This record gives sequence, structure tokens and C-alpha cells, in this order.
Amino acid sequence: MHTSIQTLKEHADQSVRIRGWIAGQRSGGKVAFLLVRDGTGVCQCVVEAAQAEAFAAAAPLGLESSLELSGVVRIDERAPGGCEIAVTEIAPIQIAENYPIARKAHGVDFLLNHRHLWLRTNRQSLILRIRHTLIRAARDYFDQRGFTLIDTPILTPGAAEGAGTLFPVDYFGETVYLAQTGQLYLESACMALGNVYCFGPTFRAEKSKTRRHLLEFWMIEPEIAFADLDTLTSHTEGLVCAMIGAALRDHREDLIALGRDPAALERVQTPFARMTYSEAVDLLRSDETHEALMQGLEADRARLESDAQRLTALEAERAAARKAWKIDKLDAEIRALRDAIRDIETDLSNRPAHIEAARTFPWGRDFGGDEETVLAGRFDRPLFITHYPREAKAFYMKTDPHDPRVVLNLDLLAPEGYGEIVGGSVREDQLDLLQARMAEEGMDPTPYEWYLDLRRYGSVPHGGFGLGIERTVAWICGLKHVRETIPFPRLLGRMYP
RNA sequence: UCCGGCGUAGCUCAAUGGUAGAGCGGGUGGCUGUUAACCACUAGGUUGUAGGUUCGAGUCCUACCGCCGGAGCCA
Repeated sequence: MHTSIQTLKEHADQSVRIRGWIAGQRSGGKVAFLLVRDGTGVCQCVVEAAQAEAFAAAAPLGLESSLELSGVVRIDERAPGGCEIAVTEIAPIQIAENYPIARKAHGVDFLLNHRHLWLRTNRQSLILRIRHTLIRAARDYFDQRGFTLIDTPILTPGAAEGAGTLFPVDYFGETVYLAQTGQLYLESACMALGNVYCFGPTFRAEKSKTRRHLLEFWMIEPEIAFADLDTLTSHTEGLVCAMIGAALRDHREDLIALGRDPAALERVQTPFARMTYSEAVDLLRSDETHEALMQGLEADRARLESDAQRLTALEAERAAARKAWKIDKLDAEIRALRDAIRDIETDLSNRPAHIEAARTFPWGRDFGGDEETVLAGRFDRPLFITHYPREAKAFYMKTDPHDPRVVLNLDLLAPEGYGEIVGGSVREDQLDLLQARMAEEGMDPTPYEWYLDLRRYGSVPHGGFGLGIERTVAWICGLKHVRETIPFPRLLGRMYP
């Protein structure tokens, strides 16, 4: 019978047996401290020299050695977490030597090359647990509302709908592609089963290297029968709020440990901000946005100033420091701060061009990252932008009957610069209009006959959207980069491990 | 594909064009309560690769390779 570290406090003064991995160790001449991690938590285990066998067994245990140990739980405020195990017996399972990841700062390249071990750190396991909770919350949201899970194919035929670049795969001499969405198949299922959703990996072959990009990411996509745009926005709001609610309910302490202020998430309430593309363009060009951007410029200058002061303070602390490792640590902080300052400086030097670009943004162009950041920055909750120009969007989106220049679509921009986390639309449900749109895009209808059948036999208004899991996890956890939100990120030029 | 930054010990980083170093980690010894323990000793290098300039290159120049950030594109 083994006790999980999470529940140790319930066993005060009792004898327990745990198993796990060494997460840290220190030893004195007559006492050794082992930090043991078992996946549920970390516990300090104290081995005294009086326990001769255990003391000898503890000596060769390097970082990440696996072991079982027995001992008595005791409450002691000197222990991290307020409770520890006084060890009576140690049974090593495997003794690890020269574990590569030390208890110190590492570079991104090194960590990604050791992703299989990096997962063992507290921070990475926290993020993956939150990811799990968010995925469960998303699935619960749809399951509880009568949606049926439909698994759509990953291998798909033919060149797709113009949007995005696909990964080609050799299919016995024929070229097929990894799916970039389950949507078209999901629409078929929607006409059969009513409300459905799919959840799976999706692949984009864009040669893009930014903090919001993965070549392989996970997307949850509902398809809703008889839906109009308002149905889609209200389900998007419901879904996002359900995910945030689960994070706040189950992971409040974890979010704080990650440096995420829960208050920023608590502000996310329905209704979200909402405007049309045209209104967004007007807002982008407006004097008030200009004012806000100029104020942002001032705020960033002030931030630069305070960072510079903090840098001076750190440098003074460094000059006074004695311990070599402390100097090292301060050096690292100083470097990080200098990087941050340089980021702000380049950002500031680019800002006038962005401000000017916002003023003169032409109607019809799709928003880039800069515009999204400017627009989303005007709100402290997510922002819907609807009714994009037809030319900027995919063929299957329904043209607005009241304004043929635009389509009935929605994008949801997360606050704080995390970008687009949801994209969706009402689908074109009329056969002739859909065929006209495909012709407009120069598409060959032959491979899409099955899709057109959906409009021939009992077509109904419907629509759906896709929510990108990794960007949502990054936003909710307050992470700088999506690479930490998935166990093994697939990035441009990185396929190991 | 384009723009910018960076490649020095296992890791994180120093080193006016002039003898390649520190901390962490590893090894050895010491210490009864450590919180990234501490103290002493010790091993560890073709400075990304190939050219060039120079009496002399980790440092300057050129090309290539790799990584990071950004743009385009996207969830």
C-alpha cells in the first residue's frame, strides 16, 4: 500500500510508504534531505545517520533516481509544505547518474531538446494538468448540451479550400494531405446527427516561427444545425467561460504559481466585446484609438523608465553580493531585464509606424497581428469581430444577405495580445451560392461533390467554429509561448524528441 | 522567404585584437536541519564550420550551418 504525497498531511504521525523520483537532495554529515516527487506532489524526506542502512542507500541517489521509501509522517514547519517524512527504509528502483536538467535556469534550445525530461519539472507538469482540465471542460460543455463527438479523418484528399498550406503525405503513389480542419466532414455529420463536435490534431504547414504557432495543434470544433451568427457567438462565449471557470475552480493556486493573476481571468464575463469588421476598421482608424495608442506609448516609456531603475538597483545588489551563485543568479536577472528593456525599445521604435498603419488601414485587408493586438487591447475581455470581407475568407462561409461584401463569420481575439483563439462562420447553405463562390475562387468542384450533396438533400442553415487549444491554454496560463502548452511541440525545424 | 539577435566546458554565462575563465552540475573529503545548503580539493575546451585580414583572432571581414525573436500566414 503506497500513499500519495498529495495526501500525506492526512497521515500525520503514521507510518507510510511512498514511491517516486528524486527531485532534489542535500546531505550533511549526519542527516540527508531527499526531495521526492511522485506526480501528485513533492515531499522532503529526512534520513538520519542513525538509520544506517537508509542513510547509506540515500548517498548514491542522483537527481531523478527512482525509489520506494518508508517512514513516519511528521508535521514540521522547517519542511517545505509544512510536512515531511522521517525515513526508516529506502529501496532504490533505479539509480540515475548525471541527470542533464539541473535545478537552475536553462536555455530554450536545451530544454526543447530535452522535452522528454523537461516535462518532469513542476512548472511543465502544472501546465499540462491545466491543459487537461481545459480540454475536459470543453468536452463537458458540448457533452452536457447533447453534442455528439465525431472523429473526422486526418488523411484527406485533394488540395483544400485555399486557406493555409498543407502537409503532403504519400498515399501509395498519390498525394493526400494531413487535415487542417475536420469541418467539411463535420458538416455531413451535423446533417445526420444534429449538433456535433470534433476534437483532434490539426496540421498547418506554414513556415511560421512565432510564439503563437505550432505545425501540429489541437482544435475543438462544434458544428451546429439551424445556427445563425448569434448562436455561434453565444456558444463561443459559453465554451470559453466554461474553460476559464474550470481553470479558476481547479487550478487557482497553480495559476498563481505560474505567475498568472486570476483576477485577469475573473474579469472575463459575458457578454464579450463584439463588433463587425467594418466597425473594427473604423475603430482602428479613430481618433480615440490614436489617443489610446499614444497613451500606451507613454505607459511603455514609463515602464522602460521603471525597468531601467530596477536594473540599476539589481546592478548595485550584484556589486554588493558575495556568494558566487548569488552573483550568477543576479547576472541572469540582469540579463533578462536587459532583454526585456531591449524588447520594449524595439517595440517603441516600431510603434509610430503601427500607429500610422492603424490610422490608414484600408477596408478589405485581413487584420494582421499588429491590428489584432491594437483592437484586442482596447478591451479587458475577449473581442468578437464579425462580418469580414468575403475576399479575405474561405469559400464555405455564408455571404451576408444584407451586405454581399461580407460574410457571416466570427473571430474571437483573446485579450493581452494572445491573438485569435476562435474562428468560425455560418456556412453557405444554398447550393447555387456555394457553387458560385467556388467558381469565384477558381476551385474545381469535382472533389467536393459529396460536400455539395449536403446542399442538395435537405440543406439547412448551420455553422460552427474551431477553438485552438494551445493558444487558449497559453492565454489562460499567461504563457509567453505556445510551445509549453503541448507535451511535444511540433515547430519549424524541430522534430526531436 | 525576408528583417534583427545569438553560437565559448554537460548547463548558464564572462573574457580592449595579446597566456580561454567563473558559477552550477560531476568526482573526492568534511559538516545533525538543509531550503538552488555550505567549506576545501579535483576533472572538464579543435571558442558552430570553412576561408580571409593581422606579428597575433573567442574578438574584425565573407560564406555556410544551427538556434531565438519578429514579419508574411494562421487557431
